[in-house]
Amino acid sequence: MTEHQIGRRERKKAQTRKALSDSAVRLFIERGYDQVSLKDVAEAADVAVSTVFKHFPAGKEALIFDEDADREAALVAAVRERDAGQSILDALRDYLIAQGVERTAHPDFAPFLALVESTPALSDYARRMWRRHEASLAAAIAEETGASADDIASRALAHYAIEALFLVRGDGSSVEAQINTVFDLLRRGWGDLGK
Amino acid sequence: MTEHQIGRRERKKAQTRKALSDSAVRLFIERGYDQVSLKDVAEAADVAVSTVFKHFPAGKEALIFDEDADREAALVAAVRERDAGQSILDALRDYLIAQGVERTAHPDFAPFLALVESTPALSDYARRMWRRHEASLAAAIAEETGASADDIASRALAHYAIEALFLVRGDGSSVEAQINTVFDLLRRGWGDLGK
DNA sequence: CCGCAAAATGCAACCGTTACACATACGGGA
DNA sequence: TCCCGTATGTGTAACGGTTGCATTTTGCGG
Repeated sequence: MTEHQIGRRERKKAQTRKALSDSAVRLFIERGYDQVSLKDVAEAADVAVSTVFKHFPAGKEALIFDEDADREAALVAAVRERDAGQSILDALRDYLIAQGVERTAHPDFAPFLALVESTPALSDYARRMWRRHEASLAAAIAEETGASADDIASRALAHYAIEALFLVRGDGSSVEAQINTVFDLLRRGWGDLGK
Repeated sequence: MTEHQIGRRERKKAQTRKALSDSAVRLFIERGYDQVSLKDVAEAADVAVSTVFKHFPAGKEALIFDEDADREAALVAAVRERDAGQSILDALRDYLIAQGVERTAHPDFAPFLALVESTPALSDYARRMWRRHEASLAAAIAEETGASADDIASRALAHYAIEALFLVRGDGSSVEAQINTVFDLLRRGWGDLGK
């Protein structure tokens, strides 16, 4: 059996991938997303354009969203492995607040967030990334509450909870306060769910 | 003063536009959205590819969404000119139910709806069309309730109400019943709004 | 050292989109 | 009626994103 010792090979692969992602983020922030071509990114990372698609088959937008891997697992886990006595809704709220705060905490992320929010192609892509996991979350909620798999209340909660992340705006109160406000409203409707 | 008598000119323009839209719908349903190129549509309508962009600068997806014109006005009007004594939320619900039922009523629309729902590019586009009016709706709600223009509860309601349209699924109960279920949940949180 | 497979390359082609210069046909005023 | 301005349509060239493929390079294991 082949032990997965990481050799020069996989190291270089990860290295190339990181060079591409870093170059893309830097160039996008510098010149703006639409003003940077894949050729530019490839040259900045000193690889061929074809290589970009080998590493990021999802396309140009995916270049700067590297951490999508286990979002779905974490999302479902937040519901399934919530503290005893905590409602599904509160577990989701805490998870989403943690997600939202995590970004605004590191001040290095500010230009990155500004880039994503000011580029429709990127914010739409981010939305799609989250929505891809919506069905799994809805299924988890439905199962936890004993509802049928396509229960519309479960699907609505899954959708509305995730979309809460995109409702927060920089102006006004903090991320945590805004998410709390939304979930306070949601709780009145869905409060019964999950104990 | 030039009375806007419709002459041969505008008639031919509308004719070309309709030929394009009809050809697109037919071809997309026949072969699938991704298997039809703009060249195919242009040839089916017997025009040049350039002409397609003269009529539909928004691009390929817009070819089959011709009725976007006054959606925003209708949406805002549903809130602003609601019956006395009716809450904002109920007015929105009634409007959205009417929208949802209108489509499923005509059985001719069935393949069209199936096309949109089975093509990510199209359902995303439909979503974006609605979301484009979300800010106006949120502003109207905020003004009606006396909240500040960027009130997050108003923005959340505007967003969640519109998204209710995309939560309904063909299986299970009727469109009306599903939207009612969602709005019954929302009403517990936002019921105070708008009297 | 050799050969296999992964990684990277270069190339060609397609599609959606934009820009532009050109043709055509309609409409309104002289 | 004629003519001119202009809305509409055409053709072409170019660009960027994307895919496929044939080829070369490179690390890995025997």
